[in-house]
Amino acid sequence: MRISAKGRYGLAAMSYLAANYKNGMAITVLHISETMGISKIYLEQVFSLLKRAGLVISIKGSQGGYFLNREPNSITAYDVLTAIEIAMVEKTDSTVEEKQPLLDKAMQEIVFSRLDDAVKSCLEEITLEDILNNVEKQKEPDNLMYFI
Amino acid sequence: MRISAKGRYGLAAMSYLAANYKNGMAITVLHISETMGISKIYLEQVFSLLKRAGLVISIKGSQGGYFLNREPNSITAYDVLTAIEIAMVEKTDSTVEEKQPLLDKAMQEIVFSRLDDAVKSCLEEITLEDILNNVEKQKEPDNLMYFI
DNA sequence: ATTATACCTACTAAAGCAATAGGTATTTGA
DNA sequence: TCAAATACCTATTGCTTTAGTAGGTATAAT
Repeated sequence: MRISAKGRYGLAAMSYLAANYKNGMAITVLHISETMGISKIYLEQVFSLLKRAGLVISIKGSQGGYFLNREPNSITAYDVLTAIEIAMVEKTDSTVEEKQPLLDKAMQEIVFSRLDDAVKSCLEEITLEDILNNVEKQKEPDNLMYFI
Repeated sequence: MRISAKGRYGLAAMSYLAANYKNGMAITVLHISETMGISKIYLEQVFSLLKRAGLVISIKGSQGGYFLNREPNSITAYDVLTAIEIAMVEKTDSTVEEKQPLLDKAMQEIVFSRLDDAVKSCLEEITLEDILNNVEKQKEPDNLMYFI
């Protein structure tokens, strides 16, 4: 059970767009790929998914690029990751289903559905803004830690 | 992000052992593989992992087999799945880490650590007994649904 | 001694993931 | 109007993981 590189790249790229949300400039894939050290061509594919999900807006042509379609505090980690991964907790079609349908159904209901819900509600409570805030917090050397 | 077939097989097999926990008989891999419709040789590998994790006890030789090492209500879905999958929320080593260490750290702390915790606490609350109870519930056609 | 089992290591095939390649379409600006 | 910069598209390659197979050895019961 893992978050793919694509998922990480997507989150990182969206965070970067979020950090530049206010100045209203379009950010290019090339720029992000260089800043992050990610392959440009691969990152393009990630943006294709983000766009399809309506999370970003694109401008073609010279001086074009991407920006967020919504405010950073209204885009969640769940939004980003579901745009990129096929599903959060994915089904493998199990052989068990055929011979032990009751058990298979029980596992689905008691384990996998609940897991799916837990993952969803966890990730839905995390916004791009939360990520940025943490980055800023790390930048301050004179933070609350001093008082402990 | 998916639960592998191995994970499902493991949960199903452990549930089967749980269902036969009281009669104290050793259950063979062959028996489970036939009951569930799973490849025997593959299921053996699953049991190897379950044994390594101390979740089952084995008896070699003729009339041998497996049984649970603890009571069904004290073995959780988390126990079983972590015994089989490498980790619940697995890290991919990201390129982002090198060029954007603060962002990478923020993502880890704000997203992935929390996700890991959420998955863990969800699965830790589910026992084999819970799964069996649901199977039994499905068997009763005269259940509480009638009163709704 | 035979049979039934756990247990072990190596191998194969298929699927999914990460990354690359080589374009076309569109917009800006010189 | 042309060149540059960009998004956007499809196909391909190589790698890693997963699912499943093969062929054994060790051990215990009958």
